[in-house]
Amino acid sequence: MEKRQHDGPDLAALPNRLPWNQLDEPSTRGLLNASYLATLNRHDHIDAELGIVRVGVLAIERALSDGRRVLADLFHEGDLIDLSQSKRVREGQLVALKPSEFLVLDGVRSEISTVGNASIAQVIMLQLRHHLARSRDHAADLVSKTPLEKAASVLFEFQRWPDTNDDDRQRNMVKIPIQRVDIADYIGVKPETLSRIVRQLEGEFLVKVVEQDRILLADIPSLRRIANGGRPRCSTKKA
Amino acid sequence: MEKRQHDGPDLAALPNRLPWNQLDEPSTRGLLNASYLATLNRHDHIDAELGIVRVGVLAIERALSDGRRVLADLFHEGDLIDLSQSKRVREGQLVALKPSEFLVLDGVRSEISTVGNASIAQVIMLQLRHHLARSRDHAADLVSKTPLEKAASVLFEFQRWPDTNDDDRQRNMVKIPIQRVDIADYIGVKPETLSRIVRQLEGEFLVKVVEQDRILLADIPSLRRIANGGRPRCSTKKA
DNA sequence: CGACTTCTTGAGGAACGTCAACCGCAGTGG
DNA sequence: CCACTGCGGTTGACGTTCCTCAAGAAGTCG
Repeated sequence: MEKRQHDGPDLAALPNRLPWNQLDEPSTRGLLNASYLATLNRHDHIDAELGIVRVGVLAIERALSDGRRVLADLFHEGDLIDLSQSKRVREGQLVALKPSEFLVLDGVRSEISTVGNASIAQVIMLQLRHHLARSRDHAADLVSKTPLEKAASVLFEFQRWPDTNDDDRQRNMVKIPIQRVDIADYIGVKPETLSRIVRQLEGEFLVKVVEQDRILLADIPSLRRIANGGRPRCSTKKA
Repeated sequence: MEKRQHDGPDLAALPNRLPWNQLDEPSTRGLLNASYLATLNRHDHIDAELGIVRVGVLAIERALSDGRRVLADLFHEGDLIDLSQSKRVREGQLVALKPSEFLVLDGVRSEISTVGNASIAQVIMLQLRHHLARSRDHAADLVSKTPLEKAASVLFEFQRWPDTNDDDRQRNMVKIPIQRVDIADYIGVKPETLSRIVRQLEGEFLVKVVEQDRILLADIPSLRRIANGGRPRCSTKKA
């Protein structure tokens, strides 16, 4: 892992997307002054409490004592990551799932609490609420859905990621930003099961795997229905 | 559901606990002025974006299309509930799990965004971060743990709730604040399975069910080990 | 006492995790 | 050029687990 200290204002250092490109210049400089950029490869861990994903994908990774691996949350380009209230031991570590750049903001924690910079505080508050909603959504996905339903759900989640470009999005093509094994650890199934699920979806002509990391949603209404709980376990009772 | 409008400052209306009793009087009055108190019974829904639990237990409830019920998050006395960024949770509702009082703050949303009241914004930000960490924790619990591990984990979660009084906490007694069926919907198992799990834990002398809603943690180290992933599925390979 | 709710117990089967082997591909080195 | 290796992903066989369904206990209220 390579650290690069910012010694001056470098406006290009914030992701060029909402909400970061809406900040006024003083706020931007305030953020960047006490920050540094970390360049990460897959499986690199980074010890930070606060930061912004510039490129790539990060995740909160937890290892259970028997070796099972869990991805509690995923972060894409532009996401603010805030682990400040997370007891380190229980929460796990921040890990890169692919080559990434992470802007560490640990130094500006104080700057945010002070009322001086209201626009920054507002942006951060918005991100917090957004991620809270997403995390609850994810929890709801995990609670009682079948692997098939979880898989359909995560497809729609990836569709909303910035990795899917607009052209593809219009064609209902979804860019899969992470590896199968990571998806599996994120939705709580084994890679083998996930593989079988994808084949099943293909067999029912609901999706089409164009490339390894690009999937066409062929029948969105049916997929939506499945993602929303339309494929419970089979009852033993004959219908 | 009964609504009561506050027509004047009523300092007793905020929960008498951290962080609410730390607010200065102007902030408190600012919160209360545009708020109203909702009195709820079990299964009562309430349509609100922002509020504080005064007494009781609320939850974010989502119903899957086939009738499965999911509790995505639990809230106890003193918790701030913020659903402002929840789009998909639109299908999820706030529901009371027992007779409760909920202080609805929808009216003060604007007051918080404005920088005028920094202390309120700070308190809310802290609550957001706290709940975000909890929600990720819960997600990690749900991803790949066995029902036994989930049950052990949720016991420790309830131990941290204010419902467990200090006397009991010292004796490793945990107050179970909600019904079995709600716990089951929260950790994603069937009530039948949960019942069997509890009996199993009792059989191994790890817990003792003193009353229906009070459980003694008899062997905390072992329970901690289980909650942290010490009871994976059995391998088919002979040890 | 019945009517209701909540929780428990029991039996049976589908599902998903476990393990093992295989495939395709990329990089490496002889 | 081909063997070798490593990695990510897939396929297949098998067995435990936990869901499903149904019925019984236990507690509460009229």
